Amino acid sequence: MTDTTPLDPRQLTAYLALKDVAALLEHAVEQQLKEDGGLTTPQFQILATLADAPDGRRRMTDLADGLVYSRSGLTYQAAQLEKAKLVTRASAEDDERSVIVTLTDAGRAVLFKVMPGHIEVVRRLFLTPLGDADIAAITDILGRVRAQMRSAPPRSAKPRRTTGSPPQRGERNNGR
Amino acid sequence: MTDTTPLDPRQLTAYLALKDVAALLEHAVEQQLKEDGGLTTPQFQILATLADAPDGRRRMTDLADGLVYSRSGLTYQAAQLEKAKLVTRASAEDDERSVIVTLTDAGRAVLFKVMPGHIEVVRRLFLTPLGDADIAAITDILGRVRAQMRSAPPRSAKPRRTTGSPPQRGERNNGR
DNA sequence: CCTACTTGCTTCGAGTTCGAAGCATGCTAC
DNA sequence: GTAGCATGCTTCGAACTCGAAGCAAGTAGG
Repeated sequence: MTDTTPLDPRQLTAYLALKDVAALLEHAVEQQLKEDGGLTTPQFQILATLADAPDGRRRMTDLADGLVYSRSGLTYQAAQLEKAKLVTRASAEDDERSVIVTLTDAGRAVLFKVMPGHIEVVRRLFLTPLGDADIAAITDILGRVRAQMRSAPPRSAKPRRTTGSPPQRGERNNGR
Repeated sequence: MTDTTPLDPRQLTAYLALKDVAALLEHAVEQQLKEDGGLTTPQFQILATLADAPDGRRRMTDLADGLVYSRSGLTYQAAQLEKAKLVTRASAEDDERSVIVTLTDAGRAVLFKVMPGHIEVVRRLFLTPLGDADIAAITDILGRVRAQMRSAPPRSAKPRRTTGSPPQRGERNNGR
């Protein structure tokens, strides 16, 4: 039986601080992206991921692996980006099922237009009060947490409802 | 990342680690709340905020101040919660405009049902790999960041829109 | 008490999200 | 080969989100 006694106040405080900072930062970034480039956060993430790739191209699946989002959401946003000419979609030659998304020049341009503001926000809100030691500490600690999350079992089999046992999907996502 | 302007790699890494951890944690919590109590994150936040209040009652406005959400979203979720009998709504006696939301016994029960799992998730994913010193470091560092965010100017004067200048709302806060 | 403004909440429409179901294509083993 | 399963993406419906507009109830000033 896992421990379910209440969290001690210090742990709780740390947890709340994390949530708080993440929420505020996310909100600010979202705002900035919309103002500077008419992008939503997911769209920005897609474009940025593409820009990282060798030729600005990636399969939908590979894109999905780097994002924290549902598959269908990705399809939707890819369609939006295509409509806006920031991206093209074409099926792969070696595998008809795969769709290759490619960053267009316009897409790259939007990204360039948006990046400075993005960096400015991150710096202003997040980095300003931090020294090198803080940065190192954050990276170390959160790095460990991240590793933990990726390895932790997905909150195990629930006895609960469903009569038969549906094959339990893998519980998804994320990588990066 | 295709950076056009710097953010040295270490800073970037720290930033990405934060986003990553926050996203993964949020996702896991969301999952847990749904499984254990059929709640969404916003609903849980509302119930938890109410549970904190003296008599389990709060005005809509006061609730809103503690959450990171739009006003209309709050109305929507309050309606959902009322439909599920976890909460009641009634207009205040002293001010007909105000709506007082009150936690019902059923609401409190759901909250109790859900809390252990919530705590278990936070502990398993977030706290496990952290020692006291780490907790203290996180709290200190993120606390400073949070203070910075709350004091930083809201990304400058985005000059006018149409007529008059809309008086800049307070910009988030959050609390609990 | 009228007019005009403010405050508190809800309604509305548009856009976005998710998970389940659908549909091809590709693969493997008999 | 070819049946049966796996893989990759899209479509679908329902739910949730936001900001703008709407509507009462309260507050001032004359």
